[in-house]
Amino acid sequence: MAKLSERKKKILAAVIEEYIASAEPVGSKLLAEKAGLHVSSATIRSELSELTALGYLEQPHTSAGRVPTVLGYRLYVNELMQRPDLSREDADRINRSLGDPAQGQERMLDHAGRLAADMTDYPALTVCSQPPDTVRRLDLIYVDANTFIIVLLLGSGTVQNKLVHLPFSVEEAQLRKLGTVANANFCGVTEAEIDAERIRAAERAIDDRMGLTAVVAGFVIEILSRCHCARAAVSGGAKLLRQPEFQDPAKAHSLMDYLSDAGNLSGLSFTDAAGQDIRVLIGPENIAKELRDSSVILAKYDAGDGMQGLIGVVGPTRMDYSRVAAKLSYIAAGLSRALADSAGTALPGFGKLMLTDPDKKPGRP
Amino acid sequence: MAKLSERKKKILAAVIEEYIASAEPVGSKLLAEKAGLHVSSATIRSELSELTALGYLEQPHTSAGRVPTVLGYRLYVNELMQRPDLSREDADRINRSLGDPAQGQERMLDHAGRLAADMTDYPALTVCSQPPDTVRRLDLIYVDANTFIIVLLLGSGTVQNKLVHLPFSVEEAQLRKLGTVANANFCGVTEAEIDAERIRAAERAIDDRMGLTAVVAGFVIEILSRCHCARAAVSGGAKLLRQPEFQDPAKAHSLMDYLSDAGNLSGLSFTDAAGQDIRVLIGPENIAKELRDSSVILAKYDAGDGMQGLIGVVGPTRMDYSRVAAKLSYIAAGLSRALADSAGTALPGFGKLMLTDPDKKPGRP
DNA sequence: TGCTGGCACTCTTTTCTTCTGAGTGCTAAT
DNA sequence: ATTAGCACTCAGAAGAAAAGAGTGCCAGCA
Repeated sequence: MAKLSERKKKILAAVIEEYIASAEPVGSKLLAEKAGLHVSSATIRSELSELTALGYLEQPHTSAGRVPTVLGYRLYVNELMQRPDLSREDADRINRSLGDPAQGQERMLDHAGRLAADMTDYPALTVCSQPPDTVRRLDLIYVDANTFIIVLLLGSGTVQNKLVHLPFSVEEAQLRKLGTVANANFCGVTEAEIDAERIRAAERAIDDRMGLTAVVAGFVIEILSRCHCARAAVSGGAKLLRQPEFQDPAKAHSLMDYLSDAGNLSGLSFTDAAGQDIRVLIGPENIAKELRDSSVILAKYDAGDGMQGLIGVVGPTRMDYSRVAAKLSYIAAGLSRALADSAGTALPGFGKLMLTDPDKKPGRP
Repeated sequence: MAKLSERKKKILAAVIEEYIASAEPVGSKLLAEKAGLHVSSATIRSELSELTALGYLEQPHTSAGRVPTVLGYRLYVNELMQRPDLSREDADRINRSLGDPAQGQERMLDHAGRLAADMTDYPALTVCSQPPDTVRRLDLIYVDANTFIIVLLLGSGTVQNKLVHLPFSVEEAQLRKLGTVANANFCGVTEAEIDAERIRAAERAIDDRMGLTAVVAGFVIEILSRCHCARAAVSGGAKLLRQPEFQDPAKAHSLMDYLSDAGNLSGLSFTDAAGQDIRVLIGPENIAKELRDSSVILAKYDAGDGMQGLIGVVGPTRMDYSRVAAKLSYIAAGLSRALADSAGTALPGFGKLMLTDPDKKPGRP
């Protein structure tokens, strides 16, 4: 790929920025006035025609202005565009919005997604991958003769539980034994390692003839398998309809349908964001055919404990890459920070209580 | 409101059904052929013009066919339409889809919502109100010196938990004491009753100077307050775009935006479904202005323990009321059944295990 | 050699006009 | 009461013409 002259670059950038703003093919005259280089429209015309020959621009039809190609966008994103600084208000808004860490990870992600959608005016998606988890510790709480609770503390620090009703009765002592054995057998191992073999071993160890061990094992397996698949969510899907390229309901429908199935996103987008902090996928660079006419911008965030996730937006290829990238990376950073805070936070719930009764605040002296 | 002749009713019903199917104004000629009464189009024309005068129909313009008014739809829904029986496949599909109760309430609702959206081709909404809940039992699980888990068993049977990290250390014995006191003070009471007074009393009882009691209380309050507000969700929002009345992106956008904010729905729709099993809100009968041009059909379901919820769909006023009502009420019934099952189910997790290893199945002989 | 103004040409978009057809309301006859 | 017939209305389709935006190319100028 031959190096472009400075002027060509400047013109290309101007075309793209203009097109992003107006959604209409850009002509030489407009560029001559706006692009800041003091040459005539004829000169620009010849430059445009060369850029077109090189594949960075194209014409919808002979007598129309130029529109960026995917190659053009790519060059723009890689080399030409400069990330603008966030405005004071935007930065404030993000900080304020992600400021309160006392909400739990899921809510937080949801919140960040909405924020991203609102601030960029594109639908936002959040993906949170989880590495295969293990049980760190398992407790059985006796409720009554027919009922107990299983509580799992996972390696990642989250806690899961389930209330179990039995069609027969169990004694507390028996449950305690079960708990010990289950801890010994099901902790620290991956989902795959909990096989029938292991379960039977545990069963024999406490002479369990009623399948209690299997219940516990079943729950452990269910939880481990649920955790390790990535969770994805989309907010603000309706925002697509604002974009001129989605005025055609059929197009909008197909993309929105695709987005509304969270499963589609969880797998796909994650592998795409290998190295960088922010990743831009333009049009056909997307693997999913539903996204071939759109672009996706993804920012990586850190969810603590080595877990990481993505927050991003989907829009037409004519997307305001620089603005969105700036906002997303700021949001991702904020999210990482907030999640780190919330994981290590001491005395959660404190804030809320003080709110209820600020004067007589309980707590340490 | 004067009683309509049988023939007028038949014609009105025919107009509405035809309009529902075609989305286009219905003319006298078509009716003469299809409506099954053996009269000429001229006769029908005069009937139509009377129905128009009575306010059941209207004309978009002089030389167009007739379109139902809200009044017309209302009469149709109240008196004219007959709920068709579900086709065998549809009934099967619903039963199969809601058959597996081992998923947890939230997933189940979500699942039912998707099902409703898929089967009706309109966006579906689910609302689940919860009566104020109380803690039935509270456990604190000691993990290590700086960490413990709070487990709440609620009156409704759900279990909630939280992992707490402390900036100082606690002994196991101390935690046990705390558990006892917390059980004594925070169980069986509503959120409002857990005030600073009560918390301080508990604190004094175990000489808690580190605010541990407050942490536990904070969590209890958080959970109780979270449970008691209704949860709402929408699935298949994109399906709106298939309806001709939402070809205009602006219209679609405003409604979809409204729907995507779950808060809007939770409050509103619930109060509307007082008596009946199924409730139809046509156009301006909706309170929310965003729904004034649309209709909502709601079916009530029973979530066990006196809790109840709504499942419904949103669509244009030109909605296939009878078909949708039939499906929704079947789904609602199935959902009630499934939720009842899942609450009382014995040995959850069993099925899964057997699937993994059908030969060497563990369990009771 | 690089830039510019000028000009003919192309093609979309807009606007205006005309035409068509579905559907009505009325009337007179059965 | 019902029907056939007929004149009338009006939205939407189809077509023609005009407008406009932008290009490519060329000849002249620094």
